[in-house]
Amino acid sequence: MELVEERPHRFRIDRRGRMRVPGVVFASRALLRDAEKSLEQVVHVATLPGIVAASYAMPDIHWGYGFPIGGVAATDVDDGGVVSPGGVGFDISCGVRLLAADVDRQALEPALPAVMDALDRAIPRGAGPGGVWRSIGPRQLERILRGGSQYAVAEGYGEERDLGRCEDGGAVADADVGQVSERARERGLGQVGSLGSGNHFLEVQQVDEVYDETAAAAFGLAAGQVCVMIHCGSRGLGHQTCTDHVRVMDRAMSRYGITVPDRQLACTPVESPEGQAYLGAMAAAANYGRANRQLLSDAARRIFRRTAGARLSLVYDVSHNLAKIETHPVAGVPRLLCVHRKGATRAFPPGHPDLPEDLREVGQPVLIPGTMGTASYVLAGVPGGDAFFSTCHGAGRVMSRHQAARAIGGKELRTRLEAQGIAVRPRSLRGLSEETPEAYKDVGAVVAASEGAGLCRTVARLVPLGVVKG
DNA sequence: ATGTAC
Repeated sequence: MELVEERPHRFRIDRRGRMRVPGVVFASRALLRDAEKSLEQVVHVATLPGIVAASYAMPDIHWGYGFPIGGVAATDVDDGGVVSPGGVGFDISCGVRLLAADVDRQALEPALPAVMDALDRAIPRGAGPGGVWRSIGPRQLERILRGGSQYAVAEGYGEERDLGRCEDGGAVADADVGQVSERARERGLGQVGSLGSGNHFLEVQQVDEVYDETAAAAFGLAAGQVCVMIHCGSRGLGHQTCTDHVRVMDRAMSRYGITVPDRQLACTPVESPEGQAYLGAMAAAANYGRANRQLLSDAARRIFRRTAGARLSLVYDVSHNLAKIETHPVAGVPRLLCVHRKGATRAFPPGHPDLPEDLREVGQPVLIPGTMGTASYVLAGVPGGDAFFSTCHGAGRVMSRHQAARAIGGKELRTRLEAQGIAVRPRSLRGLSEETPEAYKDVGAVVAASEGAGLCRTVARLVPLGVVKG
């Protein structure tokens, strides 16, 4: 793949063949080692009907279903632009939430083992069923699909203030629950308020370093402060929703005269019945993911209050797998776009009207979950707005699960992490070894490249004190 | 990511 370096951390893939727009890759050469397959996916995405500006890739790009993970693609709704479930990913509205405690590490230290033990008991996780709300009925599920975090807060699982600190105020509008299949609902019923597995986690962290005092203060963060980070998604319900709508679009595509270089890019026009059905179902699944994070936050809050006498306030909740209808200038003219962000985080700049007033001056908090046992980051949106105000979402895998499990045993890894002063509460030792830090890219390099590319600025680095894993 | 396969 020929990459033209336009400036540091920005490479261009020139148009050729059926590409409608160029590819733009924000990265360093080092981060792009072994990225050939995912760069080919960037080229595939550039052929989609209605795509505008460029097919973008973030520094944490890696191979995904059809679209690369770490990809951003916007299509023009009024010009036959398409929506594609593969551009969102299977884990619809997977994302991150950060809560800040009113204690620092030293104050928490004596209570930390008890906090970790309580979290170990209270946080449902791992593959399969289990959740904070494990025995709900179909009507309550529909309320979750419509209301997301708003519904969880209304039921007493949170504070009114939380909703202002959630992307979309805690719920994506226009959820169409009728487009969520019976099978997806069945899978979702028993998993409301659960972490899942893989790289999902709940961590107790401390602010290790602050790079931007003004932004950190606005976000309610200071050096030494204890935080809780939650990384999870929409579980089996989101997965099933993606599966269902990929199948529908795969069959419908030819009726719209659409051909794609890879079947996994199945798509139909945003304004087609299939496109609208997917967006309605996607919004519902996204709300399931939002409620999920709200319920887990509430469980963590209760434990911190009871066990450590500490209060947790929400810094922000942001998704990194979602398509949204947004207005952005294209060649200087405002256009209605369907912005797919898959493994990419929205990062509104300072002054953006959709930000809560107390964050408007500094920009949107962007939460980057690190690999277990390494650092996580808090970033902020910046003026400029490249890639439709998007930035990275985390570290990409470099080792398969199998390779990782072969590289280190779960017991050995647990001992190593505990020796580093990180309390570990895994559900399974096999799952733990699959998530060993060596299996991932260096999240610090990803964040540095994102800042170098002008997509965001680094506000703070967080390091884990305790890890709850699936 | 995912009842790690329909």
